[in-house]
This record gives sequence, C-alpha cells and structure tokens, in this order.
Amino acid sequence: MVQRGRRTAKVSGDERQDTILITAEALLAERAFDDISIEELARGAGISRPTFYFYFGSKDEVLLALLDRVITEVEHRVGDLPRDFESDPAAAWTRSIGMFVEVFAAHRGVSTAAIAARARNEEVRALWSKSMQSWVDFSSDVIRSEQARGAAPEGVDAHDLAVSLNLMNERVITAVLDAESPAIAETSALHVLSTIWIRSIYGSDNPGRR
Amino acid sequence: MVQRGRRTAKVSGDERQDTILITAEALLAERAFDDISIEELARGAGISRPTFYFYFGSKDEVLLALLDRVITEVEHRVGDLPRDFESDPAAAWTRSIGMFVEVFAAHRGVSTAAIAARARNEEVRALWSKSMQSWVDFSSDVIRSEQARGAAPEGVDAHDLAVSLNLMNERVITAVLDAESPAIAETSALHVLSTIWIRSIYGSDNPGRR
DNA sequence: TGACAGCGTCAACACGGCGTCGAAAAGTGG
DNA sequence: CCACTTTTCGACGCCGTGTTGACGCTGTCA
Repeated sequence: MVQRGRRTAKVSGDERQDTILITAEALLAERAFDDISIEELARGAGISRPTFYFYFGSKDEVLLALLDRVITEVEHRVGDLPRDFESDPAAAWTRSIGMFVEVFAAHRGVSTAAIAARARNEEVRALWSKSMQSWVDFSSDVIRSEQARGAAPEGVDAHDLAVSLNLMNERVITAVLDAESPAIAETSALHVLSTIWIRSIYGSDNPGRR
Repeated sequence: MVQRGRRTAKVSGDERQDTILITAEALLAERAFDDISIEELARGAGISRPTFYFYFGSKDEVLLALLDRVITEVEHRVGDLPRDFESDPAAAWTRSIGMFVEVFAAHRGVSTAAIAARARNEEVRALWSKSMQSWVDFSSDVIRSEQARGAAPEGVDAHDLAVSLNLMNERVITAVLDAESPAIAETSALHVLSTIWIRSIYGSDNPGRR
C-alpha cells in the first residue's frame, strides 16, 4: 500500500481521502485523466482545492493510489488461481489471461489512465513495472518448466518470450477497453490472446496434457 | 535566416516551418514531449512564441507533422520489401518486422512521443490508427492466404490475430526503445517477435517453403 | 517615386490550472 | 475554558497556452 500525503492517521481524514479516490474513479470512468482538474476532484469530495493538497500531493498521487488498489486485486486473484499447467496447459493459461482481462475491464478508467501516466510519472512507472515484473517472472518460470519437461520447444529465451507476451496482453487489453481502431471485439480478445500464448509457447494448439 | 532574392513568402515560410520541425525532433531526442514548451521550439527556430502560431496551431500539430514523416518513411520502405511469403515465410515476416524496428529506432523520440500523444490528441490518434490499419490489413491478407494454401492452420480469425500481433510489436518496440523494465534487449527483440509471429501464424517454427 | 496592401513579426494581455502560505475554524485533552 | 493540534480555505504568485493589435518591411503599381 502506498501511503502518501497525510502523515498521521485520523478516521475522518481517511474517509475524506477515500471520498477523493471514489470521486476520481467515477470521473475516470467517463473522462480522460488530463481532463480532470484538481478543482473537480476536490469539489466532488466536498472540499476546496487547497484542502485537496492536505490529502494528496498531486493528481498523480491519486492515480497512484487507485492503481495500487487494482494491482492488489490482481495479485489477490492470481493467488487464487489453480496452477495445473501440467495437466491442462491451455486451460491454465487461458484462466490466467482471463483474470487480467476481467480485472482491468472492471477498472478500465484507472487502468488506461495509469498506463498512459507511466510516460510522465516516475512512481506510476515504478509501480506498474514492479507488477509487470512479477507477472513476467511467473510466466517465464512456467515456460521454463514446460520447456524442461519437454512440453514446450526451446528456440526462444523464456524470459524474452514472457516479456513480449505480457506486453502484448497489456496493449491488446487497453486497445479493447478504449475501443481503439484497429482493435478486436471484447468477446474474442481472450480467445485470440490465449491462442497466441499457447502457440508461441508450445508450438501447437494442443499441448500434451499429463 | 535572412530573406533575399526573389524568394516568395511561401518558401521562407516553409523553411521556418522546417526549422521548427528540426528543432522539435532534436529536442525530442533528449527530452519528453511534455517537457518541451512552445517557447523553446520558437527560440530554437529563431522566432518568438506568438510567431510560432503563425506556422503551427499548437505543439501537437508539430508532433503530427513529425509523425507523418515517419509514417511516410515506413510506407515507402514497406513498398520496397520483397513479398516472398510462399517461398520463405519465416524470412519474409522477419524482414517486415525488422523494417519497423529500424525505422522506429531511427526516430525513437518521435515514435514514443506520438504513441503517448494518441491518448490526448484526436488527430494523432487518427493518423496512427490509419497506418496501423493498413499494416493490419496487409498482415491479415497474408495470413488469410497462408491459411488458404494450407500453410497456416485455422483456429483464429486472421484479422484478430493480425491486430494482436501488430499491437504486440508496437508495445514491444516502444518498451525496447524506452529501455523500460521489464523489457528485452534491442538485439534480441527481432528474434523474439518474429518467432512469436511465425509460431502463432503457422503453429510451427519451420513453416513449409514452396 | 511614393503610397499602399499585406505579410511576418512580436509585446502585451487574458486565461486557466497548479502549488503554497498563513491564518482562521474546528476538534481534542486537561 | 484554555492550550494545542488538526483541518480548512482565501488569496497569492507562477507557468504555459493561446490571442490581439499594431508596427515595420517589401513588393507593386499608378
């Protein structure tokens, strides 16, 4: 959890801080981050602009806190996932990818704003990068062990493959959520993504079950 | 730049405009777009800020012009590429992808700034989207014909596959150019990307030559 | 040749959002 | 009810954007 702004913890203060976050997420659902002013965030939380600075040091800090929540949710759900890559690889990968799609779709405003904010903000970049790193580590560990047991062919470095596939997911999911053009339908995204993962990891559509 | 001879107003204007573009690309090589002010662009071109507005309506318009040049270069080079997908599919895809990597690497400042600016600017988004569309069209045409001749398996919609792979390239290339973390080494990017393309299009590392 | 059109130029202004400061108000403990 | 801390905000200064009105230069033509 990222603690910023207020130093001491007071209940009413925490409520205010929460109200700001709720206001921000609500506004992000309908408007781009850049088009939201601190004034609006403050008004939405029933305070004045200078008072906003009592709770957060900047607009970016609000986004950072919001992103932190989303990432925590992902981590939580990653932990709950069954890891039966050996018995049914295709299903296991598809479930993982599907989980990401679900969580990011549920917080599309925050996700797309945060991803865009990486370019500008060091802390957002660091936080995103840290999570990305842990997903990449997870994927490349699995890929490596699939290669070791002979289920997946060598020929590409597991780490490089994992990075590329994770970056693809990030990009395709944001394109879908923002309904970019060209993009793909939200309904077919999961199928395409998991097909690409499976084909490029196993070199086949039906990796051997065990 | 002193004005003399029978130069018409238009020519000197074009030169000024060009100077602004050159200044912008130079600054973009060392600094983020947001950290460059119109004042700097103007000074770099030897004019005052208001005069800048005579040539461009906004900073974004400068970026748009720069992006346009890069895209034109890509289109030009796409046209020069041999299209021997039937005789050596792997080499043909690798060459195409390599060309993108090269051009974007040669203009990394512009590329990354433009991609970031999509979120904010409608025209940048439209221009990028148009090019992306044409690359996607090209890729999906080839994929479809590879599927038709039996070289590539069905199982995924060619268009969806093409979109996802192109988006992956965009994301991986920008990650590499910005030396993001996690990312992959610039030297291995081409190999990983083309492996993923080939495996996910053909379901194998060595698609049949003809 | 001189007067005039209009182009390129810029000083100065208006505006809007950000961040800060200091002081007032509200809350808390003795 | 006083002293002290927490919370709040009015008012200010700053910065970057975009606009406006006027000035000089240059090419043109009566």
